[in-house]
Parts: sequence; structure tokens; C-alpha cells
Amino acid sequence: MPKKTAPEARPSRPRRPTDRVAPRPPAAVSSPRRSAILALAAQLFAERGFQATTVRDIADAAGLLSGSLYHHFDSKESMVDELLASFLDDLLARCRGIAGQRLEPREALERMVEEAFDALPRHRAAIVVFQHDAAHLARFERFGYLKVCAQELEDLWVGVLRRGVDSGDLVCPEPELTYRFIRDAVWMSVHWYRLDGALTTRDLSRHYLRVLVEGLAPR
Amino acid sequence: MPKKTAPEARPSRPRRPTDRVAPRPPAAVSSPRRSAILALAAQLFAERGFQATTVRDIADAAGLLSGSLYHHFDSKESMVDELLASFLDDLLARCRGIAGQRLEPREALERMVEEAFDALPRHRAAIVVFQHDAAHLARFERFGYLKVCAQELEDLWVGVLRRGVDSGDLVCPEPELTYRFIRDAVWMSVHWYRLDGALTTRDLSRHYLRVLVEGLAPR
DNA sequence: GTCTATAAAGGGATAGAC
DNA sequence: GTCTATCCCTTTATAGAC
Repeated sequence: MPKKTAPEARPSRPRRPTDRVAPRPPAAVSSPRRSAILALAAQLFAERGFQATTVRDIADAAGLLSGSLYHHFDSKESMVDELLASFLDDLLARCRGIAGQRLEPREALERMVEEAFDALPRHRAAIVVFQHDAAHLARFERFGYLKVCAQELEDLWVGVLRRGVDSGDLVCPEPELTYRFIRDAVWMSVHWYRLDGALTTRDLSRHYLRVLVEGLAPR
Repeated sequence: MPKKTAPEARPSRPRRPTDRVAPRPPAAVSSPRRSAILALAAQLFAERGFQATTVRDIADAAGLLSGSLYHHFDSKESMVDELLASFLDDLLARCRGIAGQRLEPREALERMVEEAFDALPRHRAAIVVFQHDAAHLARFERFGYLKVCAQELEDLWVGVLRRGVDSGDLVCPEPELTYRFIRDAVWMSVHWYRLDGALTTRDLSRHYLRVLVEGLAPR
């Protein structure tokens, strides 16, 4: 995979007219075929990582030749861009909703955790890709929003934790550290949680909240 | 990066005499130069991911041309192999030591968490690479040991948790789930923990143990 | 909307001179 | 132990026929 050309905002080859200037005139902005291809690409990105997935892999999965993909998408980057942006849009909207309701802090904490596990089945591939490839992608201008969104999420979470500390509802010495602790534990479950297993995402959120809120020491 | 040839146990090109049959006669098995190159490679793997790091990147960092790398190492794979194997050897030895001491379960839990944070500065690059690339590498025969080691680690941890439940020292409804919870929260910190920051790894382990053992609800 | 064919560049790895 | 030079393959992406 061409490390220097593929996921770069400014390709090193001479700029061509189609280089992300317009949404590529002939490509329908949205179609069932397009969505299906994106879903397949998302699955492959999640399984192998963005960089290890070639456009030929995607084309194979969709029953096309690689060149035909470019009728639907500008580039491999565009696909991962759409995938991540729509995930973050959805997640942020929901978290803003919860944080904005001014629930009791402990209730808000629970709702935030439940929300994350709830998103697992809907955004499985995007979550995996975000965890695996966001750090790399975020180095390119086009993906700058990844950092912005992550920061807003952190702010929403830390706000909830702080309110809990202020009200005496939660004991949490370092809200930023605690946020990372929760975030990492919760989102990493996407790597091993099986939709077809015995556990529902509700079971998972209940278990994680129990450990998180009650702790491992007997009360 | 040639997806099908690079990290594969059986390259698709015709098998050549040097294909991992012997440790490549002329290459010194260990030398300061070799170690220095491996350290540089490890850093690059951690920063960009194994696949996104080219042998030319590594050679540049070492002040060599790419061809010269092959005097020291068989392949890019061999480098990541050495990196991961030596990390896992060290970590497993220490965890076996702790688990084998038959400490009080709560004490053992604390020692295991401290051990993990302790390994952070020593094995920073390897931990990042393990998290980022192990799933992909483990699909190839050569890296089968990654799964074996991960399983042994899980067994050691779950053993400690189970003993805690049996003795009433810990409340932990699902030891496997709890292990994953702890593992993911602890090891993910490698992505944001800064050695040169205000927090020592000891601070980190204390904070995480507090949340984990005492919980966020006031006692 | 898909295919054929191919461009342009980068990838891992090798051989042999020095 | 490093360099020169290069092989051979894969990659993303394009152009134009159908």
C-alpha cells in the first residue's frame, strides 16, 4: 500500500481535476448499490484494517472489478471518511442529548455507558476502524474532525463526572483519567463482543456499570 | 504494502533458500547495531503501525539503505516477531511469578495491575504494536504464539479473580468479563500516557486500582 | 454501471561490488 | 557492514469501450 499517497490529503502526484474538488459529477450521491458497497468495505476495514484492505478486496467482495468502484467513490479514503463521519455524527448527537438533559450525574453516567454499548451493534465496523485507524488518519487534514469529535466526547463525559463529584454522587479523583478508563474499557469490547453470543449489550453494560460503580471489593 | 506476501507464513512467490529455513548464516545473531535498528523499527511500528511502516522508513531512520537492513534481519516480519516475542516472554514470566506466589487474591490483583503499568515504559512500542497489529499478524502460522500467550495471560488473571471470589475477598460476577474490562482499560493507557508528563506509572496504577476496587459510588 | 487495459508509483527483497 | 542497482509484485487510480 503506497504509504505516502493513499491516505493523504495532498497526494504527492500532480493534482488532477477529480482530486476531491467536486463530488465527482457522474457518481450518484446515494444509491442502494453504493450503500451496499460501503457496508462491505466497512466490514473489510474492520477485519483487516484500513491500510491492509485494498480496493481490489473491496471490489471482489462486491463482485466488481476494482476500476468500477471509482464510479461510486472518489477513493478508498472517501469510503472510510463516510464510515467514520456518520458514526461520529450519530454518537455525538446522542451523547449531547444525554448530557444536555441535566439528569442526576449517576443516572447520566449510566445512560452514557448504555448508549455506548447500544451503539455497538449499529456501528460495529466503524467503532473498530475508529479505534484501529483514527490515530493514523487524523494526521491528514481531511480527517482533522476525528480529533475534534473525540475532544467533544471527552468534554461531555468529563462534564458528567465533574457534576457527580460536585454533588457528592460520585467519588472520582481525576475525572479525565476516569473518563479514559471507562472509554477504553467500554469501546474495546467491540473487539471480542459477539452479537450472536449469549450476552446482550444490555448484559454487558450492566456488568461494566456494576464493576465501575460498586467496585470489586465487597461492600 | 503487498498484503499477500509481506506478513504471510507462506509467501506466494517461489520459495527461496532464505525463506525462514535457517537464521540466515551471515547475520550476527545479536549485535549492538542490530539492537539499535530493532529499537528504531519498533518505534516506527508503534507510530505508524506495522503495515504502514516500510523497510525504507526503517532504513532511513537507521541511516542505511533498505538493502542493508537484510544483513541484520531476514525480513520486516522478523523484526516485529522479535519485538513481540521478547515483550511477551518478559510479561508472562512476571505474571507467572505473581500468580504462582499464592498471595491473597486482592494483593495479587494489585500486583498484576502494577506489573502491567510497570511494563509500560520498558515495552512501550511492543505494547502498542501488540494492540494494533497482533490480531492481523496472528492469522499467520508464524505468529500463532500471540494467541497462545494471550490465552495464558487470561488464565493467570482469571485464576486470581476466581480465587478472590471463592475467598470472599472480591465481588466479581463474571471473572472473564472482568478480566477483559481490566485488561483493556489498563493496556490502552499506553496510547495516551506520557513518560515525561506529571503522572508516574505508579500514580496511574493507584488511580486505576482505586476506581476498580472501590468503585465510583461513595462508600 | 461495469469491464478492459494500463499508467505511475511504491512495496519487500536480492545479488554482488566494495 | 554498507551501497548500487534492480527484480518482481502490488497498489491506487484513470481512460475509454461497451
